[in-house]
Amino acid sequence: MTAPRKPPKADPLYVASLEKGLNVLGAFSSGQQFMNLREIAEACGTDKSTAQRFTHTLSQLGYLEKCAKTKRFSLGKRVLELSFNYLRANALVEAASPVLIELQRATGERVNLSLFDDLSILYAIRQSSKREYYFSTLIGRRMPIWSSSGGRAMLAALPRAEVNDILKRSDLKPLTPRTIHDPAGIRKKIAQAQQKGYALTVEEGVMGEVVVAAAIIDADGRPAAAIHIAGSLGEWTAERFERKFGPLLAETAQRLSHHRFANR
Amino acid sequence: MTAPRKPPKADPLYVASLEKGLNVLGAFSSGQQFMNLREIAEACGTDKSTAQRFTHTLSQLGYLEKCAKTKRFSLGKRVLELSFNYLRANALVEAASPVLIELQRATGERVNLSLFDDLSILYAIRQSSKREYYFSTLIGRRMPIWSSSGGRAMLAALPRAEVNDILKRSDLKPLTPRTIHDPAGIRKKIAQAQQKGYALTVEEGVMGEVVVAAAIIDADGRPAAAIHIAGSLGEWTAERFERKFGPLLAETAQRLSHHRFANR
DNA sequence: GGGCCTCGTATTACAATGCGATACGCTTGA
DNA sequence: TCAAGCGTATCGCATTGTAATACGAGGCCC
Repeated sequence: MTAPRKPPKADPLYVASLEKGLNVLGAFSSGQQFMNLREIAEACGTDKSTAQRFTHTLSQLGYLEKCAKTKRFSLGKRVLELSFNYLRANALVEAASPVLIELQRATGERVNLSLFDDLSILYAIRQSSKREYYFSTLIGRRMPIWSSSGGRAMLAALPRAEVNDILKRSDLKPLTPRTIHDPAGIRKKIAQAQQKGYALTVEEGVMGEVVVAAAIIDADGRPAAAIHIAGSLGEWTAERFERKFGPLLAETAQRLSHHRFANR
Repeated sequence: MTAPRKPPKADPLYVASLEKGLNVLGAFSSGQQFMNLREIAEACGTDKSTAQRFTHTLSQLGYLEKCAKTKRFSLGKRVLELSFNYLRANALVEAASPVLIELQRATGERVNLSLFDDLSILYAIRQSSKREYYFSTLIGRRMPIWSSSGGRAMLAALPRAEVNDILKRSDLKPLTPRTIHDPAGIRKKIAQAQQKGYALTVEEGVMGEVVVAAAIIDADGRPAAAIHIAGSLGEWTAERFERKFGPLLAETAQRLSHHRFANR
C-alpha cells in the first residue's frame, strides 16, 4: 500500500537522492498528519541525519510544512498543485468531467472516474451531492483493481494473459466478508463484465454499497479508465440498481472510448 | 505562477538534487501534458543530461510516465496519491467536507474551500452540481490572495502589517477588466470584509461571476481557510447574491473556526 | 525538584554519487 | 541524401550528499 512501484537496481542514471526525498513524502501514506524526525526516518528506513536533510529541503520547497511549535512535519499544500497540473493537462479526464457531472445529476447517485494503473485503480473525479464517507470524496485514492467494479470492467478489456499476470502479482485479500477473492470467482466476474459491457459488485468494497462500472477504452484498444455509479442497498436492490444504471453506464463509457485522449 | 517558493541559498543541509528532481515535476505547471527531454531541460534551466537522469528516476518511481512511442513524458498518476495523503490527513478539510456538501445542496450554487498559503489561496474542496468551466472543478489550483474573495476574507483576519507585507510582495496584475488591483482599493475591500464578516467580489476573477467568501480562523486566531459561494450574474444581481448568501456563509465559517484542526 | 531520556539542531571529514561533456544511432523532414 | 534534432549510453572528475558525532533544550518520571 505504501510503494506500488519497485525501487530499481544500481543504474548509472538513477538519482538515489531524489528517491529518498520522495520516500519522505511517501511516509505520509500511513495517514498520519504529523510526524517527527525519528518517525520519518523509521518509515523511510534511513537514519535521522538523512531525514533531517530531506525534511529540511522539502520544507523549503513547500512540499512539507513544519509546525513552529511542535517541530513536526506534515505534507505541504504544494503537493495539491501537482495534482492540479496532472488533471488540468489530462485530456481524458477533461473530456469525462462534464459527462460525469451530467451523469450525477441524472442519477442522483455518486459517480466516479477511476484510472487504470497496473494493480490499482486510482480515483480522478468524484461527483456526489450526498453526504459521504470522507474517503469516498477524495481523489488520488488507490483501490485494488481485482476487487473494484471499475477495475474488473477494465480487466475485461485486457488479454487473458495480462489478466493472469495482474492477478498473480496482486494481493487477493478481501476487503469485506462479501469480497469475491478467489481467482476463479474473480475471473467469472470479469467474464460477466465482458459479456454485459459493465461490471457489478455488491458489498465487495464497502458493506451496504452496490457499484456498477464500465471501462473507457483508448485509441489503442486498451482500458484507460472506468466510470462508476455507487448506490446504497438501503435504497436499492442490486438487481434494480444494475438494470437501471448498467446499460446507461456502458453506453456512456462507449461514447468516451476510442479517442486520442489518453496516450501519445 | 510557476514557483511560489524561493530557491534557497547554499546551506549544508540542502539537498540540491531533490530540488532539481522536483523542478522537473514543476515544469508541468506550464499546462502541457507531454514534454520531451529538451523542453524539460529548458523549463528547468538545466542541460539535457540532468533532465535525462531525473526523468529516468521519476519515471521508475511513477511520478512521471513515458510514452513508449513518442518517448515524451507526462506527470504520473502517483502525484494524485500525494494529494490524497494530504487531504485524508487534514482535519480541517475533513471537518469542512460535510458542511460544504450541505451548503452546496442548500444553495444549489458552486461552493469551494480554499486554503491560505502566503500570497495564494489554493482550492482543496470544490462542490458543484452544474456543468462548469473545467478549471473551476479542480483542486490544487492557486489564485492570488489579494484578488480572490476568499483571499480577501482571510486577509481581513490578519494584522495590518502582515497584509501590507503580502500586498508588497504580490504581483497586482488584474485578472479581468473589473479586478480591483490598486492597493488602496484592495485595502478598502478588506476593510469591508472585516466589517461584514464576509467578502464580495463581482467579476474580479472571471467575467460574469459573483463570489462571496468567509474565512475560517484557527485556534491561534489566524486565517487557515475560506469557504466560497460562486454564482452567475446571469441568474443573480450582486446585491441579491450578497444578501442571500453573505450572512449564511459568515455564520458557517464561524462554526468551523477556532478548532484545533489546522495546526499542531 | 533533580536527573535522565529523547528530541531537534549544527558541524565535519570523507568518498560515494551525482555531474555534464561527449559520442552514438535513430528518426524526421528538407 | 544529408543535416538537424532527438533519445540513449559512457566515463573521469570533484562536487555534493553522507552519516557519525556532539550540543542544548525540553519533558517526564521517579
